[in-house]
Amino acid sequence: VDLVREAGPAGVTLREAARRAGVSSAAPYRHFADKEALVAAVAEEGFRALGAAMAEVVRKHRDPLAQLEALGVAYVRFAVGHPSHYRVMFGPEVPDKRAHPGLHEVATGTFNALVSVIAACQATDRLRAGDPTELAEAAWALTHGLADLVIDGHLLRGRPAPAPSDVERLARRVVRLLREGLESRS
Amino acid sequence: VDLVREAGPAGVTLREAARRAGVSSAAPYRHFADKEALVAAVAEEGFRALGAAMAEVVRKHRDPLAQLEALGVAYVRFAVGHPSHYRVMFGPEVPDKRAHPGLHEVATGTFNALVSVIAACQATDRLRAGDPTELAEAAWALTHGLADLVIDGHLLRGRPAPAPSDVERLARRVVRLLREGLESRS
DNA sequence: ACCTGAACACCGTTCAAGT
DNA sequence: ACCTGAACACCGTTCAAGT
Repeated sequence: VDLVREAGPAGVTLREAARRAGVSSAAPYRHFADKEALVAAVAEEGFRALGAAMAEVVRKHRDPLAQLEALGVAYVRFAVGHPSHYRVMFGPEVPDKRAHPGLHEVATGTFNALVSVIAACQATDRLRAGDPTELAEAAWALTHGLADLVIDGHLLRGRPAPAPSDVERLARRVVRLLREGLESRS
Repeated sequence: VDLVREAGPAGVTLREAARRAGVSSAAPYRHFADKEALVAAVAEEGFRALGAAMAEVVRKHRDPLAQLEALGVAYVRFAVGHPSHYRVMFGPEVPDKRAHPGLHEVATGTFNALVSVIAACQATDRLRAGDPTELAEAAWALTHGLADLVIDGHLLRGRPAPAPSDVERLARRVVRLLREGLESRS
């Protein structure tokens, strides 16, 4: 986890991890099947932190629609705040998360938390009816894309570190646009 | 370009490229400053192909709102159809596109094409007023996120190759949700 | 059970040297 | 101008051998 923060996704290396543990280059193979398994463990840790941030947001707001909007902003904030970690969570280093049960489970759980909030919005007639999973997919795609584009420097080009307030404003604006698309038509 | 298609982003290697060109491992350094420059050239080629696909879509539809929706679907279709290429276009291998003028220019041009279509929608009162660039950012984030999640196997988990018709349906549904958020309020 | 040391087949990159 | 050959400092991974 330190490695990915300090050296980026490309800097995560079995040999360097072993070095930091004060152990030989072959030792990691007693604990991880291969490099992908190591990276999967780092990604899992990232999803756990993201899940905690999201739970915190849900706890902080009572109105489900406010929760939904805050979730979107928090998601982007997390990604931009931990770009390397976020990259590892979604990058090609772990081509299929289902090969790593722990990772797959926590990633699925994160998504399900979003689905729940959306369902709560529907229950109070704040969002249109329909499969909440489908609405959640759209919401996830939007925030994920936003996060990725910011991390990549396509949005908010004041690279390398856009101000948190700018991120917040952008996220709030974009999330609101989608929310209006999801609202129950009056 | 062949390499990225056959071996994925991780398979793009200066030495292998040299091998395919029937040339020594050091020869590429006469043509590219380093590996990043090589990858940037591949990414640029990808943006050019994406731009061509988008121009084709615009040509095919007269109504700007129809163009916008078709652009979203075409974007996702391109990404899912050329996942490795797409990854290289947005991945961490090229950390800052501005370091590669050709790449930066064609990427910017692609985005501007989207802005134009959105402005056309606004001109005919089909979309809400406001900075078209800001609406384009939201639209881009949505389709980019959708593409990324599908490529990563988070959506349409019938991996590794989701049926084109499923991609189409998903993209159309999600794009429509955002479009309704962007519409001029009646 | 956990680790080491050495080895193998790869990288990206540099640099003198060739034509 | 373009390329080669050899070298350097790195990888991931394996495997016999040690405790």
